[in-house]
Amino acid sequence: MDTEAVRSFVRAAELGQLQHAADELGVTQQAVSKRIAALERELDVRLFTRTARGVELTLDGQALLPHARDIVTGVDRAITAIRPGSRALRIDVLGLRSAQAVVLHDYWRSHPETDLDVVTLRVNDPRLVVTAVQAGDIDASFRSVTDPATLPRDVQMIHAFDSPLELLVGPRHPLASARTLTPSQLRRHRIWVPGIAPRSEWAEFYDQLATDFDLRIDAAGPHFGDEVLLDILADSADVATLVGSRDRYIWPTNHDLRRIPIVNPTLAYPLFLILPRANPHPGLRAVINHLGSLAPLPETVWRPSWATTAHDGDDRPRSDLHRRR
Amino acid sequence: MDTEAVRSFVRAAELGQLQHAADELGVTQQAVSKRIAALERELDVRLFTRTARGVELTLDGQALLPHARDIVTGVDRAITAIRPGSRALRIDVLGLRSAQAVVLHDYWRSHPETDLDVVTLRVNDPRLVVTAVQAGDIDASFRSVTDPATLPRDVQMIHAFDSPLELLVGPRHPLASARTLTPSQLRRHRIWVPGIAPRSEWAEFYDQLATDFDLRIDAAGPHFGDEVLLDILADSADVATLVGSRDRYIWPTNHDLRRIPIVNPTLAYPLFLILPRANPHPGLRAVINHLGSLAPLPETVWRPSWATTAHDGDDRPRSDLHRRR
DNA sequence: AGCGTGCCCAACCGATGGTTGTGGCTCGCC
DNA sequence: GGCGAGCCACAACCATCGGTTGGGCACGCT
Repeated sequence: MDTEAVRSFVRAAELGQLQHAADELGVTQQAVSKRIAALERELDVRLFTRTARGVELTLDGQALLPHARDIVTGVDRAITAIRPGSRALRIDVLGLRSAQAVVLHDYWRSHPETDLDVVTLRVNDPRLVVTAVQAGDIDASFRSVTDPATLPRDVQMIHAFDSPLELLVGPRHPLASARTLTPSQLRRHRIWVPGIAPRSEWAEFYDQLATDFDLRIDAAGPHFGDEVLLDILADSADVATLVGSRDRYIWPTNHDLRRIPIVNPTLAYPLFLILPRANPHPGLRAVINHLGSLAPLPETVWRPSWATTAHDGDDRPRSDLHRRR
Repeated sequence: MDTEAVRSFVRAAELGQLQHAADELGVTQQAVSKRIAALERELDVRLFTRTARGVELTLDGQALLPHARDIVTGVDRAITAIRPGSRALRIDVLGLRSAQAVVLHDYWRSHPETDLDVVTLRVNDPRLVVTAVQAGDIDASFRSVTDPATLPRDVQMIHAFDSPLELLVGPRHPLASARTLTPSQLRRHRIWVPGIAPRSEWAEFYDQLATDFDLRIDAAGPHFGDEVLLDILADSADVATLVGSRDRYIWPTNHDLRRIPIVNPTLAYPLFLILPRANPHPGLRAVINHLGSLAPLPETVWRPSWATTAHDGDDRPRSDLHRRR
């Protein structure tokens, strides 16, 4: 099926004449006629009844029309999504089921007219991410550069939101029945966080966390998939892991696992947005406003060192960037 | 853009290998390769990075993928909508902004997975509608046959729901400030209902209505469009019209018009569903159940004569067909 | 090094989709 | 009723496309 034929069908149905549709589409009337005929042959139905005044939809044509419109708008959206120059807003996240993606999905549900594409750079090195932002391959990235001195002049990093951590344990774990936990209560329990790339921002985060609260965090070893991790947690009496409280999609509930909030202090994994300093994508402003409207964290919060230094990269106070609409 | 190319792109992205996508689609790997290359040429971007193990999406490919999925599902829906034999549920309504269409739209919004097509037979003669139902061109029709004796044996007509009438007047009309009206209060006011085909069910309805309540209903003359009618109503101090209370879409509010409910008795225009007696479309049952769950009318209701005689065409009581789920 | 795998390129060929030109049909008008 | 206008379909022609087969290159594995 040729989408130009579908487009011709839609316009012909709306205008009532192949001739007008042809004029509008910049082809001859005969071309439109052949396109329609090809559609009719492919679908094995008659789409129009030909009259002296033009064409009129048959029942099958009426049934097809809304779907044809869907196809045409889908094609248009696809083109705008990747058109070089003025393409749709494109934001990089670490994973499609991460807290960042959930927040973006929330944003898109409240602004469904936005042409927003969520992608994942398949690289771990933050410098490559910064390069991608500089080059305009992506409009923004939910990543962190732990050393702000490495940021080039034309790229800024602003605080997006914090993701509070929760403990995820199976039913046989000694902490399974707690309603909340403090970090010191985790001491001497084995916490296993697989799939952390060495020297990544997450490795740095867990390193500081283990040091500050004297915890046993095992962040080495490969990650064999969420399902494997969940199976191990569900069976084990002494292994726990940490997950972001917004990562709703990651952890299906069919393993009888417990999510236990950690408080006093709340452990906040800070998420930043890396974006070009000059001429950011026009749609980005609304996303940043949405980030500012997220529920704030309670008073007592622990953050890693790089979240406490200034990162906003401009002279305006943070409340300006995060202002509510 | 060729939708088969889009489909190939989606499958290749999901499977990670052109070869597998080609096997699945029943073409050679080279064909898929050329399809992808054609897409890339048309969109002027690279969609995959070719590796030794297969292919991997680029950023542009990632951005395109969800839109490509939309296109593919749109095409599939379009095909199922008109595939002879097992096509989507197809229901005929009088107009796309009529109460029937509104009710169907409500149904579809609560069951968005239903493949439902709303069409309009461009005929006035109810016998042609019955023929279309018999032939299977449509699965059901929201029309009425005022004389049930004319229904063939293999077609039935069941009561769908009632549409209460409201008076629509401009601000200068003497009844404009009434909260509600009774039919007798309409006596001697001029009621203009344009666009009623002679001897149609609507003509019959207004005829009975005028006789039973001694009203002045002018149902003759052509209809020059809703906008013209609204303009006339807004300016006139003595012309009113009747509209169905569910016909929300028809009457935009920018003319400062008043909708006044009519009560004691409520004037109910009854809507029926004409459908084949044997082997109706499987999706039709759920629609009928939805009709039964609509808010019922108050006690005192006036209906035309044909709504009071039995039309259901089977021996079951009406409450069975209209049972709530 | 040899092999398997997976992709691209080249050559070929029938089908497709565009064009121009023409004909048939219906409708409105004189 | 004849006639022109408007609109769509058909025919002929041609460039392009989209499929096939065959071959080659790059990469990873043993």
